[in-house]
Amino acid sequence: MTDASRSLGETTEQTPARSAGKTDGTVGRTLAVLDLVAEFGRPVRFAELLPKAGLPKATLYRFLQTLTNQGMLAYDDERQAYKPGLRLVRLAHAAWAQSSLAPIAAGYLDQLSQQTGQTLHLAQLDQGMVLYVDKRNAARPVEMFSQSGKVGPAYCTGVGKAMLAYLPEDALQDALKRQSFHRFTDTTFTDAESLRAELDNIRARGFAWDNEEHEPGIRCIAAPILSAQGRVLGAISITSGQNDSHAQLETYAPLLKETAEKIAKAAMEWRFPEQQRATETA
Amino acid sequence: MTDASRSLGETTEQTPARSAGKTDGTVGRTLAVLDLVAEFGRPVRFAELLPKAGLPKATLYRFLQTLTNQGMLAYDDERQAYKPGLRLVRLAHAAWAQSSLAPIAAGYLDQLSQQTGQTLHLAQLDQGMVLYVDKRNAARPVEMFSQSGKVGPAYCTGVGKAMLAYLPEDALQDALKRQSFHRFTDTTFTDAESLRAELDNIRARGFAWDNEEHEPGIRCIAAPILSAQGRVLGAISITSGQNDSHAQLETYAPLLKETAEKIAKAAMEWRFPEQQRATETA
DNA sequence: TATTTTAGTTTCAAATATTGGAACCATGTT
DNA sequence: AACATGGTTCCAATATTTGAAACTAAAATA
Repeated sequence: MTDASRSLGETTEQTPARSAGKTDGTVGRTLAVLDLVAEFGRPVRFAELLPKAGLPKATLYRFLQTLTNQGMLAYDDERQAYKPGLRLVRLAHAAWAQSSLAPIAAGYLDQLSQQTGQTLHLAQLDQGMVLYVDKRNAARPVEMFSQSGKVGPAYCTGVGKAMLAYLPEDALQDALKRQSFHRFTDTTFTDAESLRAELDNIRARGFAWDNEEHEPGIRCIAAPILSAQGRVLGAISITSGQNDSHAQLETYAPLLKETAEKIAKAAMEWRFPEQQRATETA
Repeated sequence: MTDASRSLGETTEQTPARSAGKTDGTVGRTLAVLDLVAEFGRPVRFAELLPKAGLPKATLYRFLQTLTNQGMLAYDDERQAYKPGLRLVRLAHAAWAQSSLAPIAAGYLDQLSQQTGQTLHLAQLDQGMVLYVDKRNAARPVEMFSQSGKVGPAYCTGVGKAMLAYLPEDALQDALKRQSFHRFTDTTFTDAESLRAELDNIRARGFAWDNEEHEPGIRCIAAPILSAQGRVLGAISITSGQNDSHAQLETYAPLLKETAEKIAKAAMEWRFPEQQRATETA
């Protein structure tokens, strides 16, 4: 455990540096298959995985077998296909509760939700991608997991750019390398150079815009959540309904930044939690 | 892939039969460590894990290393402790969306929530435990992940007993073996014998009661979600506020059963989903 | 400050699990 | 009936895992 990186309250969240190249033996190779299955977003058949996995038939077969035995995958008999298993849901509960900003930020998001009535997102950086860890909807009660856990591109979302803007140079380089720079709309930044210029603007302004760069008609403002030492912990955003103007969104900027700072402060104070919830049920 | 078991639309969700005894080699042993860390519910230090893991020092050390490299765990520098990593949240998103009943049941839960105004739970069976996959709160907007992904005992919860009651004998035996039968309250069933009698009653009645068996003051009624072939897919429950009487809850029974049947029907029809969501963001 | 303990990390040869080409089986197709 | 295609099993070669023990770092004690 040499070098460090991102995450909640100065946490060493993995070393993405070595994730390229290093396979971590059998375990790493098996988990890569798990990712592969998850990426499909639907049950996948053996034959579909085989070319993408880059593994010999017998090896892929054994890995899928193992993962299924372990409940990390589930096998759908009817479709004869593999899909991510429920064990992951159980494990993720613990991850979300302990390694994400969501539990800390929840109260502040509620507050901001009431104040603005707009759609809110809380995100963190994971492997150069934006990982949404919580959300408040404009209208009705929150859709759950369907949002939390979702990933998106960093280079063309408000929260993504807000976080990239405050990354130290080495981490930024690593993150930039992982961006696909696919052109979603005609305002999308499509190369590292122009994105870097944008990041300068973001730092100057203290918050980021998403100017329909990912989806037409979708704009938002986003602010980074920074630790006392300036480390990037995450970001929050306010997304406009179709009708809200750019100017309208801009009026939220102070409130947004203020909320981000409150969350940052709360995250820093989150020392020695001690509390151990009982298994409440029904 | 010989024998089959539980889950959504006749899915083979893992083979718990062999999970005892079988280790699935390095991968299985490593994932066991992941579970161990997750179970703690807080960041854990190496030394705390060592006795519980039952592995040689060097081996445990390497496993933790690998898991951290892989983002399945995160290492907290300050506390010098391991906790579940964000990669799990990403993976679980896929699992929840594809392998749980939640997306299918969501609409029906919303409806039931409106009709009753009560707290609702949607659960599935995983490794003999109750895994909550969705929830509707009585009052305010849903707390997210904090509920979904949570696990609880099967033998003393409404949803748990509702599911156990409809398990085929072999699966039931396996599940019973996994119950701790800890006495939470004085109505808790504390052995397999009396629980089996209770399960008979549940089958006769078509739904289950939780009569403060897990937590004092908490009662609920629960109905199983059964496939056309009678396989247990999951269960839903309505939990009473403190003030609601037993009789009051009972009036919901028909509605509850009806909803469970609707969900079952929807789950069975859920063939060839095709739909592939874009990476909506903000 | 010196000494001991505890906690965590690295080494290395032996033991073992992993590997993957190839054979095989089952199902569906022409 | 012959032939694909998709999936499963075998097995010897080999790379990986294994864990006792040595080691280092940091903390507790003297």
